[in-house]
Amino acid sequence: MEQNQNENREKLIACAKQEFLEKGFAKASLRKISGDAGLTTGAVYFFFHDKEGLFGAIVDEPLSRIMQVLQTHFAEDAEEDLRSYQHQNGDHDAFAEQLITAMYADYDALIILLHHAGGSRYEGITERMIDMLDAYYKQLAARYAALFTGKRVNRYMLHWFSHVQINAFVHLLEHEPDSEKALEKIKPVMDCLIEGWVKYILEDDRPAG
Amino acid sequence: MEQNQNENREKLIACAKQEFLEKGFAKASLRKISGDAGLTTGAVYFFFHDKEGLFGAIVDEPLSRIMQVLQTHFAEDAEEDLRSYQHQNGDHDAFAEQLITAMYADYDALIILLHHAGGSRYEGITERMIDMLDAYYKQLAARYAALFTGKRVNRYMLHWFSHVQINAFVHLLEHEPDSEKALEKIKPVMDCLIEGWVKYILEDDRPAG
Amino acid sequence: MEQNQNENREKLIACAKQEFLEKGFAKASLRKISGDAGLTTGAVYFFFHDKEGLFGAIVDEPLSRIMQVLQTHFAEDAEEDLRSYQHQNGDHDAFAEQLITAMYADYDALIILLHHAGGSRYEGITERMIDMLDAYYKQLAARYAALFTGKRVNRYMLHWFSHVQINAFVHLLEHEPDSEKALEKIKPVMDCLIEGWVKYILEDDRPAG
Amino acid sequence: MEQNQNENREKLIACAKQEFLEKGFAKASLRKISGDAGLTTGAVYFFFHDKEGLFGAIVDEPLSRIMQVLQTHFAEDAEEDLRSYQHQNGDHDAFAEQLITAMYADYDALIILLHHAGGSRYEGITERMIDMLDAYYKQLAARYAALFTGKRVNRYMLHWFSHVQINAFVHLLEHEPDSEKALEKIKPVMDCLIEGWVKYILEDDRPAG
DNA sequence: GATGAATGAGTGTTCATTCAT
DNA sequence: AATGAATGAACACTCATTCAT
Repeated sequence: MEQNQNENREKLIACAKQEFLEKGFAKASLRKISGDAGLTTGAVYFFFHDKEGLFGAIVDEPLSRIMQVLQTHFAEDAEEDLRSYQHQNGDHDAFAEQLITAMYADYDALIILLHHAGGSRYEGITERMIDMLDAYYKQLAARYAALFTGKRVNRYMLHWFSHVQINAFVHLLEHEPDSEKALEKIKPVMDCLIEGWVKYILEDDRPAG
Repeated sequence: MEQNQNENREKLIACAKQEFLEKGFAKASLRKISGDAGLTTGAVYFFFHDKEGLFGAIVDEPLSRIMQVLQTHFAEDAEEDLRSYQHQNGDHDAFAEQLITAMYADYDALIILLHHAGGSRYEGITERMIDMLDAYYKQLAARYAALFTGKRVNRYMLHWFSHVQINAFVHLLEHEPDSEKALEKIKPVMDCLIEGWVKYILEDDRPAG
Repeated sequence: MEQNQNENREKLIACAKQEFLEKGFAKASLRKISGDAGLTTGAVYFFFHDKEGLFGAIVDEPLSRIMQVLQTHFAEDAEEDLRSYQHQNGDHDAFAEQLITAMYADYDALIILLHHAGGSRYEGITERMIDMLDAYYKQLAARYAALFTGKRVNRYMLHWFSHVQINAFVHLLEHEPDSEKALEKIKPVMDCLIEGWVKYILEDDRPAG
Repeated sequence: MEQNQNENREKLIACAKQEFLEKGFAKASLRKISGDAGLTTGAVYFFFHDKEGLFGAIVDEPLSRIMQVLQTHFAEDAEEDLRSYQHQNGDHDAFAEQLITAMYADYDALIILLHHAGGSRYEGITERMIDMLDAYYKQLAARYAALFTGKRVNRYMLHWFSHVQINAFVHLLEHEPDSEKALEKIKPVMDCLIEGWVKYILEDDRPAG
């Protein structure tokens, strides 16, 4: 009865998505989920071991798809010519497109991961992504600063740009459910951020007060 | 024993801050809070009527201080000369300073309000602030667009800027506990945002695809 | 400040009547009562010692007024000529009038006593009255039975008549708030009951199955 | 272990009957009930969903048995020849027998329903039955009044007879636990009530003062 | 004469989890 | 593969009552 097994597994996942969207991880009720699926809580424990396992079954794949895109981007980008950073629109566009594709592949799951993970092990995932981006930018910015004398990296601005960049995509996801329109909308945002990054990431190299 | 009365009330508030910071509104336990304060749950109900009342006792004053600053800012700003918007640094600095002062007056309370209000009536307060700012920017941007022909407001960018601006302060609060340093750090952020706003808030007035 | 004392005492009693009427003794809240009176629970304890004391302050006087009427009636009636029991309308009318006057002197209090005493020491007061009446009728019926041969008292009917008679007045109180109209309405009820009593209180004196 | 399942369910119901009899619905403690049954409160929620569900499990079936008898009686009786109403003893006896059978099928449950339902959705069930009977008698009495000139229905007496009739059975249940003896005891009561109804339900058709 | 503070025991209810079957 | 039964700990909240002041 392989079909039946998967059917019930999928039914549980579908109902769980609904419930997690409505109540968030912590307040979601396994009884409600399994009841909606025509099953009992025991079924959840059979398929997913526990509540977090069920959450992971929804959220793990979308998450790793995104992590993949980010890491690939970091690897490629490392070799860029920084003097023309801002003008390599093609690269940035390709990155944005890949990220958006990854994000919109399972829309609900990503909304759940980013906004309804409170209480689960995935809580704070956005911050962890920001930290990854921050680490990458730190090294990029160091190379950038080396091109100028009398300039140094503004650590706070660096982190803030990572924050804003990640959240630009999160914000997009929330406000534009259609992935093609999302791609259009993110363009000026990306342009604005790149321009800002280039201009504001460095500060005069005077001793801090 | 007036002292004693206030002592216990304040003790409850102090322990509640701790608990709300750790667990958030929804998962915070009144028994833990009152136990930590050396009292019983009944004491909470005597002083604050219920869980939300206790939360409000922590969070209401900081919140209204901030609302005050925002509304004052909106009122003043309405008369600005838009042609020199970007260069009126004094105004923006004053606004930032007032806002930061308001925000840092009760640091923990604001962190709780912004990040640990889930389940309370204050949930989504950041979004409500963004909507306020968005409404204000909408009208400002309309006046701005009227100065140019062939340009119109990009609604998405407008909302995104509101989002980023509010979150710039939230981000600051999270990452810089010292209010004076916070004021230094927010400056380039504000500059960057104003420059971006002026440049990216309008788009070419072609019919949308 | 004697005036003030009594004022507050009366205010408490008035608010307590309201609350007992709405919720009954058990579910009534002293906090609600004293709050409505502009006082605190402590005031209740000062004036009435405890919740039952407050209830008693409302209910004791009306109760003893009624007890008085009943006992007087029992005493007088003991000497009646049973052969003309049914036709002494004047006596029955006078009794009904006295009882109704006593009952309607503090309408709300009596409603509370009879219908909202659950949980208090007064719970089952109606049954206690019925038992009093039953005891009286028992002796009356014995004398009545002695007038006939081959007849004996039907104990069950005897008790049932006591029950119905008491409840006739309770029913009246519930359904007719005006004491004059009540007196009119009770007349045919009394006639019917007396007629029934005379006819059904005795049964043939055969050994019971 | 089907036995075990039902065993615990039945044990809960048995202990609940005890507790409801002693304390009434409102003051009964689920913890006491489940404790007495050797279980935890959760078991109550598994079997009965909530406190009212447990109460309903005890009381619903007896109640509907009685409602059935009443409604059947109303339907049949509607065609009676009113001129001989009083003398159709067979009909009244059959009705009384059916009602008593229904009432005594689950003695404790009915006592609980009639006397210990305060706070539950069944509170006031006796009054609702009286109103049903009253509605039925209203139409019966109208047909009866049409047989006489110069007579009209006394609304108060009509309602009072409904009240007394229903309470005759309630009283019986309270005072006679044996159903066969109950049937004997109710007979003179029924006779008395029918005789009274016929004689006192109409009054002279003079304008009311 | 009355308050304000606080208690302690209690309430119904919810939940993730376990486990024999 | 999944159920049905049951747990145990937790929860917010209510209440009559006490008592120093």
